[in-house]
Amino acid sequence: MSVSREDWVDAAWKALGESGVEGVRVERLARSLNVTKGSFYWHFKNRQALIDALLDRWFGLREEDRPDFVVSTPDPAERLWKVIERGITRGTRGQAAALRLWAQKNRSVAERIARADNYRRHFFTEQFRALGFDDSAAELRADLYMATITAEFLHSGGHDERDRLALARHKHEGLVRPR
Amino acid sequence: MSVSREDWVDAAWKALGESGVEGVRVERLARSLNVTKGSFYWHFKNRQALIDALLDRWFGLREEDRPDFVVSTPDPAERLWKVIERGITRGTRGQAAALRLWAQKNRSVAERIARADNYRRHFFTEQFRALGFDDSAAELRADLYMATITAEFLHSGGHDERDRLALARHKHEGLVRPR
DNA sequence: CGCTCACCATACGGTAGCGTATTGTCGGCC
DNA sequence: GGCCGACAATACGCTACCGTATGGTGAGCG
Repeated sequence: MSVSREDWVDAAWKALGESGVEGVRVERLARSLNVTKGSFYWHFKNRQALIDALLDRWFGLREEDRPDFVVSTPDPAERLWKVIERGITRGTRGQAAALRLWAQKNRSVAERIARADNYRRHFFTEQFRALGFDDSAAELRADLYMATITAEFLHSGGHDERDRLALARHKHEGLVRPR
Repeated sequence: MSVSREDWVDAAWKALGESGVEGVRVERLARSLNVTKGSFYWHFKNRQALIDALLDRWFGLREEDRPDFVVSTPDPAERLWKVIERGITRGTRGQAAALRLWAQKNRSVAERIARADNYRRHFFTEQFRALGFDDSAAELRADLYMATITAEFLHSGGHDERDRLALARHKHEGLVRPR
């Protein structure tokens, strides 16, 4: 019945996706974990430390940051697809929305997101260039791909995962195919 | 020094964009309005009534719902652009993120968003068809336009309004131009 | 002048949450 | 067996917040 630090972060992650940062409350989490907050303050200095752990988890999720990504996935189009696919199957829509909202208040969160987004846009541009598009076309398509991914990660409901993958695949094909 | 019901909704709207639904607290708003909550409970039954008013405000903002929109803006491409432009200049990014997050917990909010999104997608498809694209191409472009708009409305920072308009215009041109 | 009504302040009881301090439990180890 | 270290429970003071109840104020009007 012992609760680990990771268990706390997991629970907080879930709460983040449901109610945002304002919704991660240590006593609520304690109840959901069937312990008291005595446990929490053993594992964490305070609530802020948990919040920080959530940020770290979020930014550790990016496919394109992994050093072996380009090697293990040699086809540029496939690399693009993998980023979008992982975003869909991972089920982090609530967390994505929470992050965007959070960034509204918190300068440093906004900057981290902006940096990561810029990097991603740059990465996408590279892939489209590798697919044979010239600079200008590659940038436009990278922008559209960015938009697709951002919107997809935030889509609020209606379809199940299979449908969403099919729809995303459709857009992917539309953008990857040369004109 | 009298505070109207609209003043309360305005303040709540701002709070929504900064901290989400969980962040609209009547006593906080009261302090920011330099009154006490005595005023609030005069204008509203309870906190939920304020929350409901926020939802109504959000869904009242859509360009394409206005009955005279098609008449007053005869060019389909211009109609598309107006939707995106209004979204940028209106400065509702925080609220958009808050809504998406909110939908994560609240079924009826999710459904309202889904309905509005579906309608918008349909509207976009119509415009692209009017621009001469066949059904399949119109749908793909409408999807990409949707993604652009969703992502743009949620973009977390970095650029100022002028830059964002220019970037959006660029994507707009890329999607509206026939291949 | 006094009444009404719109609007706001004040005070209250109740819940939820943060963080701290203190004590309890239980497995492993000498 | 006795101790220690990891982890958890309990209790406490403090703040923020919800909703209610009740009293105050000032403008307009007869």
